[in-house]
Amino acid sequence: MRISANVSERAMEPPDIGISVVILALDSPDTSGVGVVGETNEGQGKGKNKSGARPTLRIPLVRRVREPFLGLWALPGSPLRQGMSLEDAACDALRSTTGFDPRYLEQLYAFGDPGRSSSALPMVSIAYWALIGQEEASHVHEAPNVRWFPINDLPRLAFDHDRIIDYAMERARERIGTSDIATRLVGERFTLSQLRHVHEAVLDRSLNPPNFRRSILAAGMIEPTGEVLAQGRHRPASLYRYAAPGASPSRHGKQHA
Amino acid sequence: MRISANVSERAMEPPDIGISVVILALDSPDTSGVGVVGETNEGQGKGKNKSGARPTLRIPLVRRVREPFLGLWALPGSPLRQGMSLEDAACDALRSTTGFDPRYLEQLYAFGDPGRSSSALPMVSIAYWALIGQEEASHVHEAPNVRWFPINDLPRLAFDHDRIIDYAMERARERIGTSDIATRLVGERFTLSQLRHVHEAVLDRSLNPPNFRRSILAAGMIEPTGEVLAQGRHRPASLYRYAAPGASPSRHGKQHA
DNA sequence: TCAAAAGTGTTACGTGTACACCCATGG
DNA sequence: CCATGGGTGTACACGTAACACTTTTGA
Repeated sequence: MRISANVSERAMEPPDIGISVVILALDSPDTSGVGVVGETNEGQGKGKNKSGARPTLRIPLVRRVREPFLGLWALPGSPLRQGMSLEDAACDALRSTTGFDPRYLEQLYAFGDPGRSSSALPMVSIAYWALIGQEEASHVHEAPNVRWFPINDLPRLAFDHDRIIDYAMERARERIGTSDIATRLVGERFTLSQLRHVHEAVLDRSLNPPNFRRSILAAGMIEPTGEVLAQGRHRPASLYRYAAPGASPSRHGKQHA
Repeated sequence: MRISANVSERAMEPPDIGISVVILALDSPDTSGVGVVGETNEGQGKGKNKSGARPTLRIPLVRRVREPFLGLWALPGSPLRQGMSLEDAACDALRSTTGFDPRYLEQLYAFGDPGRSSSALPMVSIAYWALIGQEEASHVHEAPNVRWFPINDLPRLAFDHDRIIDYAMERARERIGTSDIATRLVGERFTLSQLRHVHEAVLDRSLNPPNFRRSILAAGMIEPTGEVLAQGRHRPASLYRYAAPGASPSRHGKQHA
């Protein structure tokens, strides 16, 4: 907050400042079935890991076309210009990389060690993380020098971007228990299984289906649409939607009778 | 992370960037052993509020000597110059305001809305919060244009610094359950009552003494020194110290026998 | 009729909280 | 002796995890 500095004399240039964004989206294993990128169908252990159709998280990276770290992959970014808010710059980077607007956007951390980039150029980078909806994500056509990678199989990254991604995943795991970020990743309507698969993808562990059902319904953030979705040779699942906060009529215990 | 920007052409000046620090310290009611200050024993409801000598948190503010917000109080700050890490700049601001080094320092958030300062100068401010030990804090002699305020009785603040302080307190309340920040505020050796008073000051509520004792000891972060401290006409209290992580011999359940 | 996922019910367990009670000390 | 805070024991509420069990569908 610069208590005493003369702006007119720029004897000491301030460091350059930019935005980096960790963008997360689900790959779409079953929606609109067709053009799913990377159909390796890894693992498929039948009983233990009962993630029958657990989607995986993917993240878009940009190949660097100049030094430093030429040729390596980096987080999408944008310089910060006057008159832009930090969120504006993060959205810019997101749109120019993916073509979409974020369903969720939150600041992560400001990275500023002078030695973090191998070159000498001083740089402060303010990192954000963002979520893209599944519908949008299913329509990505990869631009040159942009590629979507599964979160568990990343290439070598420029700068300290691997650290930033780790931090973003940590934050996502913190948030998914109390926020509605899972509903930002799936579509507007979803079964509890689909929602659970999202939680499992973020947490990278299996969840007990009955307990997940109870806890997620008790949170009161979602409500049934009345529709059902038949997905296989088993009982069809009810569809749910995100319930706008404060507008849920079916709460438990607050209404007097 | 500025993917494509020509540093040599500075057609668009990047915004100015600075550091703000929320510095917290305990006022020292009883250190230097003898005369326990503030023996008012307020309330003295026998069982209810037994916060006999709860210390209060204090924060140093700097009076602004120029526009905008001339005359109001603001967080200590520092511009960020080349070659400095963000932590360096935060420490600089802390030292130049208080004369001490921090016992704890953590980044809070980067504030960057262009309209947040009432003037038009664009500014990104990276906020930190820091803790000062009780011994150091007891030796402060207030510098001109610097004053320590109790956290619950702050003056009108410049910029959005009230928001930043709220955010710092929120973060402190999050951390005090899992981190050792309470031991950074008190001296090297302390009784469980003193440590509990710190927790109560941060959380702004009373804690049950027996339960606090059990939970804090179960966490394994502190260990008894073997000494006791007589503080009044009652049973003396054991003194404890911070236990270096991994070096605590008296854990429960991990050693085989 | 059978496999598989949807959905319900119940129990076990750890954690936090409240509170009764004993201990040690100075006045 | 007694008020006061240090320190121990214990019971209860509550949220989470685990798992047995029923329901509903397609093959």
